[in-house]
Amino acid sequence: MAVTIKDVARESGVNISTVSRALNHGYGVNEQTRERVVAVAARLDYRPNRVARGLVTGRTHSLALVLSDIRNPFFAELARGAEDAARAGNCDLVLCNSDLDPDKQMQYVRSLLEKRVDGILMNSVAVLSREQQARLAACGVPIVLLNRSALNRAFSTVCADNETGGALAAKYLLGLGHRKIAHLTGPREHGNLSDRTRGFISTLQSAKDPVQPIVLRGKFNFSGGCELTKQLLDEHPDVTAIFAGNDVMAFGAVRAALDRGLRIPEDLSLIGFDNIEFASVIHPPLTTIHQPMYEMGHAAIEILLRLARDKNKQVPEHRTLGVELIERQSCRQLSCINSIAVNSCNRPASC
Amino acid sequence: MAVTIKDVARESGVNISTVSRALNHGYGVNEQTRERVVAVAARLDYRPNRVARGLVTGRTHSLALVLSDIRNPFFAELARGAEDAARAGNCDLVLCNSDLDPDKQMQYVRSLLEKRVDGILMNSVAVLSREQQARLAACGVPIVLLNRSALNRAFSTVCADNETGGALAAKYLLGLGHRKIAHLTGPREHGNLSDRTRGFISTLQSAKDPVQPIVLRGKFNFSGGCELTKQLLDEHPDVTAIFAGNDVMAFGAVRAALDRGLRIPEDLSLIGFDNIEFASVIHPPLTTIHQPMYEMGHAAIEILLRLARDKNKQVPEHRTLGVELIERQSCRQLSCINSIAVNSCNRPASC
DNA sequence: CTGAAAGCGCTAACAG
DNA sequence: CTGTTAGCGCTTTCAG
Repeated sequence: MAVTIKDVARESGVNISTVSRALNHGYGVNEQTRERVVAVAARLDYRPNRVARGLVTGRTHSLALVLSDIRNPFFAELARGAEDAARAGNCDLVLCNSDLDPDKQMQYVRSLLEKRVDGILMNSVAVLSREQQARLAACGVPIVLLNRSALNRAFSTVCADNETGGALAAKYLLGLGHRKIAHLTGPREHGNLSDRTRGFISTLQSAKDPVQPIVLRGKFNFSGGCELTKQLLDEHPDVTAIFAGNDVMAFGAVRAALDRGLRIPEDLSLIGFDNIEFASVIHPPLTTIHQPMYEMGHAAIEILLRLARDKNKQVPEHRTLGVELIERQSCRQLSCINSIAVNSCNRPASC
Repeated sequence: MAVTIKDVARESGVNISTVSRALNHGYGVNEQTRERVVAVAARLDYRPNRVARGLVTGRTHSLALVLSDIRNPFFAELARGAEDAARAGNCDLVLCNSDLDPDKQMQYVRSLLEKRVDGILMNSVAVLSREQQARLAACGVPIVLLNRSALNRAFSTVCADNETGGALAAKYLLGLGHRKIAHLTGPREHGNLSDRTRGFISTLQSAKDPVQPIVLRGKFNFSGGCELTKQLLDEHPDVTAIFAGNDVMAFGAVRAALDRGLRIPEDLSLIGFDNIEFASVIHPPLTTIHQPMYEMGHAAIEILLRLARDKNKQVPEHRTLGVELIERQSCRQLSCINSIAVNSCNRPASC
């Protein structure tokens, strides 16, 4: 059996409450006895039982992270930021993979509530019904969502400035002289993606010489990017640039372009979104919009910690983090005039 | 305040122990009362407090996963397997990023023990001192290690058959006719990597026409792969094939080769290890040894669950999972004779 | 089949 | 400054 506070008390000749005080904060206890208790605790290798402590204090010092799939590098980065912040706040992090399945998601939440976690960071509740969202909001535990939820401002939120990100991509492609532009993205319901789409389209349309992009929607993963690109190249062989809703779709686009014998950026310019690690590793290195994923996870947990601390003032907090264009080598200047000067690709542009 | 078992008892006119029985297993309680209790619990939206339960049962239904960094796709895959297995066993998973820092690692373990997790899955204790390992082994909580620990058979272990993997790589390169072969890997202390190295070298040496590979050691990440490859190309410009200790190093090798104006596989064949997702995405798609990461995480948690169940028979279990060569397009046949037949690369070999 | 009671290990008033 | 006491919410004997 593990050594308990009683053992330490007996061994150091004091009452258990004195041990508790000595080990927890130290005030209201004689310096001599405190030292003695600490020494005995160390000698016995005493490990306070946090479960028992949690039962009386009502705080478990556990936070939860519910996301779709940790294998998505985006979420891995986010998880790391979250875990670091949790650790800094002396909490640990329970990982839950929901696969965006609403039932699985609610099941996780139920289980987490029973475990009495101090707060939950959720990837997305966009897929939840109105009623499920209401239940979440009323569950009594602070929740931070990872994208702006138009439906329910009861939750705190953290998100990247997706709309500005879309706008940055549009400005960049316009600046390079592109006019036949396509955008590959996911379903309309996906809040983050549609914000990007909105910023992208509105910027293209409000240019001095307005451009109407071709928008294709499908699965927002590798194979989706691949398929949509093939479809695009079939229907619109004259496009010169693609804005993919995320980097993984962009990777799919690279693959599709290769399969069709097209070179990037010589024959087709490509810009992604997210700036996941492998964006810089693939060939050609992908120009993309950097989303501060680590910082988002970190910020979300910080909000959660604050919310968990002051159980009373539960005013939701909303934070939007800035994005940034990372210029690599997957886009080229369209007009031949100064292509060599601008195009930073090793290989000369083929025009 | 949350609704407790007392509320349910009062509301259904029975004693709390009856509620407990009715909700937990149901035997030893009248069917009528059971139904009534269940109905009341549902109506009140009663959520049993698992913390209180854990205090009396001694089991928290929490497991922990200590790894170096979740952002490494290898560990993300592993974590997913672990989480799925934990969920299937009705446990949840606490995520800890140790960065392979021994102190951080021990700090995590200490914290997890205080939280009374039912078991710990650890990435590696290779970096721990003898004394730290001994303390771990005696901590009273089941621990499964993710690679074979030569030092201490007190732990259960799960690992891939790294040695066979190295041998597969060697056979493959020999079969393609390579003779000037290099191997890039990490420090000798890294158990997994050195097993791969051993299998690789011994197979090369025991060929009918023995080959002595050039072995370079350095950081086992992207930049390490990059730097080692540059060094290699400087010192041995005549190498025709590289076996990288892991895929991320192989990616670094790709980058270095490109920087030197070499094409893969035309000028240099490359084989990796791990088969992380992006191995199939980069250009050229990387031939590599598949390590069943998801299954390893899954298997490790299954062992942990079993160990947590029978607190008495704590006999450690060791499982080695098979690896497999995934042939893609980063290696080519050396002799010109049948290069087109064997080399599956889109582009014809340049000889 | 059900209730009463003890207690898991700890914290936090409240006395002294 | 220290000890006594009353729980936190639940499970689990032990009686009835």
